[in-house]
Amino acid sequence: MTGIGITSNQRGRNVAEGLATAIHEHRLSPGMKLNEDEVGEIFGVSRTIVRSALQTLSHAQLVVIEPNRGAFVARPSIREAREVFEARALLETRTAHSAATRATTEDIALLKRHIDEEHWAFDAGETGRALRLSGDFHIEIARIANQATIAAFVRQLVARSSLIIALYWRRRQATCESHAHHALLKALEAHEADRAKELMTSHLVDLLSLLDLTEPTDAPASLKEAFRLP
Amino acid sequence: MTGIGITSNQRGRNVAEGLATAIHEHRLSPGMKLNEDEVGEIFGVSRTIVRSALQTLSHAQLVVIEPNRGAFVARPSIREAREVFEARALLETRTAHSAATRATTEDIALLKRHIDEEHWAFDAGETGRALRLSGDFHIEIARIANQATIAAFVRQLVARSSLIIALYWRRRQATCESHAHHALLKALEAHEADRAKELMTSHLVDLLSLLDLTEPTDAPASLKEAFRLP
DNA sequence: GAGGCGAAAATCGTATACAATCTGGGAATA
DNA sequence: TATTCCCAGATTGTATACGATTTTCGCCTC
Repeated sequence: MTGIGITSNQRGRNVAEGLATAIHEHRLSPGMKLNEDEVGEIFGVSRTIVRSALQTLSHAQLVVIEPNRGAFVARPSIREAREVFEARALLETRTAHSAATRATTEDIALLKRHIDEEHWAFDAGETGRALRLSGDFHIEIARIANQATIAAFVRQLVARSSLIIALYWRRRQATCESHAHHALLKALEAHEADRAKELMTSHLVDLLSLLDLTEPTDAPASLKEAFRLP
Repeated sequence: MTGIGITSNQRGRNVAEGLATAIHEHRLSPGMKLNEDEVGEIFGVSRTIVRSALQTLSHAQLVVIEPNRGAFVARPSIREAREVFEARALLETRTAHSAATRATTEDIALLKRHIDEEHWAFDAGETGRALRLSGDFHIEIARIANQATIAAFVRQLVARSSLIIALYWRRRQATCESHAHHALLKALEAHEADRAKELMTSHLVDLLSLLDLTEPTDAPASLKEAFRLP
């Protein structure tokens, strides 16, 4: 469920989702060049489709397209990083509040499974997948809140957060994530809307505070190895 | 300043802006078919560019692309209408608050000119242009708030509001707009952040309450006459 | 060895050709 | 007359060709 905006173009959408998932799982790093021919070869489509996918990703701000130079995985600035988390705090306090009042037992069960899966992935050392799942947890809450418009924004912000984390996350303590998520789940389950709201705020503030917002240094790896091709 | 997301594609961007402005000014109505060849002929570009522009607009949710059927100006549902205004209330209370604390005298002067222009357009019977300008007022406030991320969302929501108004606005009393804007301006000028916040909220609630949220009936007109071609 | 120059290679931007799909209307049938 | 079927025309989906621009890299000069 690596949600990207609506593309009629089914094949383009597939390529966009493939690239987006790779970004979420940190197999593609910020700044990496996305060569049109190369991407086309990997997904078995022509450049027409690739361009459509890259345009989609650029609208989601996961990719930056430089005229006549090509597409690159975005490298959010420090400023952008703060803004994204501020916007998330604004939107997700709302989704958390609303989700707490609306969550059904099925919703809660789903979220529980989600957290478990996140835990397994983390314990199995699949940090990329764990990271993506932890983002999906937030997206799931937005979905439960039943506000498609806000949910779409949250999806985009979560996706961008993944890039921000790739760039600025230096300490290694990913466990705190799932503790916060667990607390949030409890509040949702008990329909304690105000508590959910506050837990969400502090969770996001926490995340931001754990970032090392100084100039990043980065050496983009190769595109092909992100998709395990020779 | 009919802002649309970043397309590297300069020509595609121009077409997207042209179409978006036409939508904002209600020259293109919800549901209207946007034939690729026809749009291409109007703007003097090939279908490649048109498709890129349509994709851009579909990401902004101004256009809906139905696979193998083509692109249509979006027809937001009643549900969507409420959601858009709710999201606007959430985001724009923030931008209003922030803008009130940050607005410089130049910002205020700019906003004043904006309101004046809106008035002139309205008095001159150019309701389309007046409508677009009144949306731009909100976008300008978001810009002053100096939060690019939130501002981008507001831009998108304002654009969608224009479609919602086209579909659901039936009573004719567009003057209230500029009164509310004037009051808002005063609060911004006096740096009364909380007051600006509340004025913005009530302004948006007002707007929503003036809509006739019942099933719309609409007969899309022709594409060419929107651009005054024979 | 550093720096500048220029041609070749790589890559992107756009138009266009052709295939796939949809649409509308008329003929055949009940 | 109403309904179904089918085909021609229109329209979108995708690949590819070609021009424009950028990048690379060998070569020359200092």
